[in-house]
Amino acid sequence: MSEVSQGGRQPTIREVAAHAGVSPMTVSRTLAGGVNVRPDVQQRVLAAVRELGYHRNENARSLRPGQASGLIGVAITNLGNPYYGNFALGVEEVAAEYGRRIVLGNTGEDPARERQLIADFIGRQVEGLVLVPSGGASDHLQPERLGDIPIVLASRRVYGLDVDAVLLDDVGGAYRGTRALLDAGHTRIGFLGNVRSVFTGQRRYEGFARALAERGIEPDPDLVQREQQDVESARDAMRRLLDLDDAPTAVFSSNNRNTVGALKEIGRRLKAGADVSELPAIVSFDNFELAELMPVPVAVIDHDARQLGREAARLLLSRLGGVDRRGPARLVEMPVTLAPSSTD
Amino acid sequence: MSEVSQGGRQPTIREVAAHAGVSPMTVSRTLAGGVNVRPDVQQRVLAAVRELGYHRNENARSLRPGQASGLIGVAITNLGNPYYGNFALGVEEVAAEYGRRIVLGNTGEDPARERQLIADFIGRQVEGLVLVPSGGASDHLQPERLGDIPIVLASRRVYGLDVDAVLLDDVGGAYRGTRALLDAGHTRIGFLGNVRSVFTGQRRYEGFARALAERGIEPDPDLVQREQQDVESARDAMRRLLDLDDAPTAVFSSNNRNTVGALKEIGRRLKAGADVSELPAIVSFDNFELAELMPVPVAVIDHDARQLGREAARLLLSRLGGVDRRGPARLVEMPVTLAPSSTD
DNA sequence: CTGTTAGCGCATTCAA
DNA sequence: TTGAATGCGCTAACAG
Repeated sequence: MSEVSQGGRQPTIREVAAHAGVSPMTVSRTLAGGVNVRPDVQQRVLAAVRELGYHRNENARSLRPGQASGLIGVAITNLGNPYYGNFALGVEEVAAEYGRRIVLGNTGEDPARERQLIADFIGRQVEGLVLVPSGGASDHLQPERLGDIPIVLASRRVYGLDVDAVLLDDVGGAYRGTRALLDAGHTRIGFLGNVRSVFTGQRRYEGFARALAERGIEPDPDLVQREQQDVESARDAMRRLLDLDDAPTAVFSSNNRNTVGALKEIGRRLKAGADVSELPAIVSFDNFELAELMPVPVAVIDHDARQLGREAARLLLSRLGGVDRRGPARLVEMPVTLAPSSTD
Repeated sequence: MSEVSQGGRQPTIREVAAHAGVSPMTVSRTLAGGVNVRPDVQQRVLAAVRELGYHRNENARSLRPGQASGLIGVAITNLGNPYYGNFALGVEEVAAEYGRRIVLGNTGEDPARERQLIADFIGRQVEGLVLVPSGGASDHLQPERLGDIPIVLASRRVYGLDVDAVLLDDVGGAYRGTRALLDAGHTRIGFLGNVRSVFTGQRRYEGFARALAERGIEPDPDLVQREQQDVESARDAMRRLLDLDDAPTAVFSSNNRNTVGALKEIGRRLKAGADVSELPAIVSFDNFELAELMPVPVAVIDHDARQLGREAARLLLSRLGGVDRRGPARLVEMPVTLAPSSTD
C-alpha cells in the first residue's frame, strides 16, 4: 500500500530522500533531469516520489537566486466578454508551451483594482505581466515601478508608457468599415462607442471620422454615442439613435458589447412590427457568433482575440530569454479583416 | 528622487529595514497590520516601502508554516467558450473577495493535460482547486493524491470521486425542454450532444429520453447525434439530421457548441433558399447572446455560468476556513430556467 | 557520482 | 515595543 501524504501536509524533498535512502540533493538532481545520478538511484528516487505523492514546492524553489517562478500575471478588463476569454486562452496556450502558468485577475475597468492586482502579481514574483489597461494614470506601470518586470500591453496603449504592446489596426479597420457603408450610399451613419478614455474607442472613432471626412461629411453629434460600456447602455444608445427624427440609415458599432446591444434593440423593434427595411445596416468592430443569421445585414470587422493573446505572450516571453530583455519597446499591430454579413 | 529597484531585482524586507533604520522584524510587523509597532516607526517603514517600491515576497511568505499561498488553482476545459469564460469570472470574483488569486489552466478536454496542470498547481501550493473535469480516470483526483487539498468539481462529476461539486439541473432542464417540444406537438425530435463520456452529455440525454418515454416514444437512433465537441462537428451532425428522409421537426441541442453549429447549418439552408417552415424548432441547453434574433424559434434552457463559478468558489473557500475542512462531500445543483424564444 | 553547507525572504519564538 | 535567532523547502557551490 502506498502511503501518500499522511498528515494532510505535502511531503518534502527530505521525506522523499529518506524514503529512497539518499540525500535531498540526489532527489533534487533527479528531479532536475538526473545529471550525475546513477540510473538505478534515479529509479529509487522516482519510485519514492510516486509513493509519497511528492510535488516539488515551486514557491520554495523560486526563492533561490536564479530560479524563476514560472508565473505570468495576466490582468484583463472583463473575462466575461468572450473576446477577452479568447484572449486569455491565447496567452495561456503560449505560456503553457513555455512551461509557464498564468495568474489571472479581472480588473473590471477599475484602475484601482488594476493597481492592486499588479502589486499582488509582483509580490508573487511573476516573471512578466500581460495587461489590458483600464485607462487612467500610468505611473504604477512605469518600468521602474514594476521592478523591471517585463510588461506587454494588449488591445490598448497607455499614454506616456513606452513598453511592448499588441494592438489591432483599430483606425484602419474602422476606416474601412465606415467606407463600406459610405460606398453603399449611406450618408447618415450612427456611431456607437466606448467612453472617450478608452484607447480603442478613441482610435476607432478616429477611423470612422476620417472616412466621413474624406467624403466631406462632418460627424453629426446627434449620431455619435460614445458612453456605452455594456450591452444595456448600448441598447439604450441605439434606441436614442433610432428615435431621432432623422434617424441614421446605418450604424457603425465600435465593439462587441455595443453591437449586441444595438441588435437587441433592433430585435425589439422587429417584434413590435417594424419593417426590416426601416432598420439600419450595421458594421461591427469585433466579430460575434452567428452574425450571419441576423435579420439586418451585419458586416464584421474581424480579428482573432486568441491570436492577439498568443502574440502578446510571445512578445513577453521573448523578454524573458535574457537577450533583449531591455531592448526598445516594440509595437505589433495585428491586421483585421472586413467581412460582409453574407459570409460565414 | 525616489530610488526604486536599482538592480532590476525586487527589494527585500532587509533593504526596507535598513532604509527605515529598523530591523526586518519591525517591517514585517508593520506590514502585517502594525501591532506592537509605534505609529511613527510605522510611518517611517511605510515611507521606505514606497520609496523602494517594495512588494512582500508572497512565495517566501508562504514557505513559513501556517502561511497559505493565497492561490486557487482553476482548470477549465475551454476558456474560449464564453460559458467557461463567465465561469472563470465568477470564480475569480469570489476568490478576490477573499483575498485569493487564481492560477488558471486550460485542459482542452485532455485528461493528460489536466493531470499535469493539477500536479503543477499542487507544486505551487494552491490552497484549493476548482476543476471542470475532462472525464476519464479519476485516480489522480482522489483526496489522498491531492495531499488533501480541497477540490470542487464544476459542471460535471467524476464517477467514483466523492468530493464537493456544483452541477446544473441537467436532467430536469433537458426533461422540461424536451417536454415543451412534445407539448408543441413534435414527435420526431433530434438530439445533439456530447460524447458519451462527458457527464453532462449523459445527464442531458437522460432527461431527453425520459421525457420521450413518458409519451411512449422510443428514441430513434437515427435522430441521436452524440459525438460532437465543437461547432464544426455539430454543424455536420445537424446536416445529417436534416438530410434524413424523415427529418426531425424539432431538435434538442444539449449545449452551446452544438446549438451554434446547428444554427449555422440552418443559416446555410435559409440562404440556399429553404423555407423557414421546413426547418426544425430548437431547444438549446445553454443560453447564447441574441438567441431571440434567430430565424427559427430557439427556446433556451438558461443558467448563469458566472453564478456557477461563484458557487464553486464559495464551496471551496468554505473548506479553507478550517471548520468543515473534512466534512462530507456536498453537492449543489443549480436551477435552470426554460425560456421560450420570444423573451429577451 | 553523492553528500554537506549555506542562504534565498520571511515570520514565529523567544529574549531584551 | 523592538530585535536576534531559527527554520520553512529548495538547490548552487563546494568537498569528497
